[in-house]
Amino acid sequence: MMISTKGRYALRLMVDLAQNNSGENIALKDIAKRQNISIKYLEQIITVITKAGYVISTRGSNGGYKLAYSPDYYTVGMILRLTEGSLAPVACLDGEVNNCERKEECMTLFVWEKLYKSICDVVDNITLEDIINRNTDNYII
Amino acid sequence: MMISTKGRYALRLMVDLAQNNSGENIALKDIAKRQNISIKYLEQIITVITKAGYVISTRGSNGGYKLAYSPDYYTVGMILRLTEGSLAPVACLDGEVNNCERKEECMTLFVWEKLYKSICDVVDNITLEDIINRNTDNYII
DNA sequence: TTAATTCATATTGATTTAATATGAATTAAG
DNA sequence: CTTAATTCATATTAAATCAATATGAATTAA
Repeated sequence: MMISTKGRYALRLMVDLAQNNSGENIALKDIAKRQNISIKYLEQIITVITKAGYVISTRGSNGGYKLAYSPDYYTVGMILRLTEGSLAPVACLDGEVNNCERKEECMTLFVWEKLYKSICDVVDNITLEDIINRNTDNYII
Repeated sequence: MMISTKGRYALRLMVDLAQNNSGENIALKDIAKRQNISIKYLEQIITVITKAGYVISTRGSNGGYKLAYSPDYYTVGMILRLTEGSLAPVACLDGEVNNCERKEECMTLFVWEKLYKSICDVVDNITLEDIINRNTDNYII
């Protein structure tokens, strides 16, 4: 599979926060319970999200998390890139990591570029708000 | 990465066969040399492709492979599905493998469905012929 | 008979995945 | 001032997957 549990769980986590976006702290324990995901695994995932500034964390009793911005700020792409790393379908496409020598002569590169573009077109055009509003028409098929 | 070397090599292998589609047998050794891929790894890959009937193999001296159909018959999707297995971005989407109980209530499922559809739209609309003709305009962006 | 090829199966080392484990630091409430 | 509830930090692990490599049998043209 292309998207691992990390990315899938991260998205569900963020959707859960968006759905409970009252301004109050949401304990990870509650999210874990609602989403039926291991809390310890969620802790790992939300650490990255917190460090990116996407959520605000409060420690101690009555602590928890809340969104740093409104749900329409976050695209699926932002969340997936953060947790999955690059969304490029092949390593050839993220230049920093891999600098393929065959790039110039490669007959298949444009296929991957087109695929990459189409992936980005989807994930960068769906926001958390679209998801909680079940808005499936935001992107023209 | 979403597409492994197996899928990438398979596509290059098939493109190579399409480019050398003279009716003569092409030895895997030569493809390996041209594409700079381990021949032993290519053997594994082409076994699957041969069994699917996509190429015709001839054993023995002067043996080799050739396309079973003309280059416009093969889509990128056909080749990738064969070698990569499903192209679904998340396991939730191939029903046989995974039958998620949360399907009904899952807020994020439509995101993956949309992504899947967009992936298929790309790979199912590029043929080997498009690739060897460097036809990048076959699919409307 | 030989050399060149495909076909078949097993093995391997490295990496990634999907967690689990342990415990420290922080804070509100009583 | 203590306790309970939380986040934060780091390490470990078992299983799976990836990307090959290894060994050798079967086939066939010359």
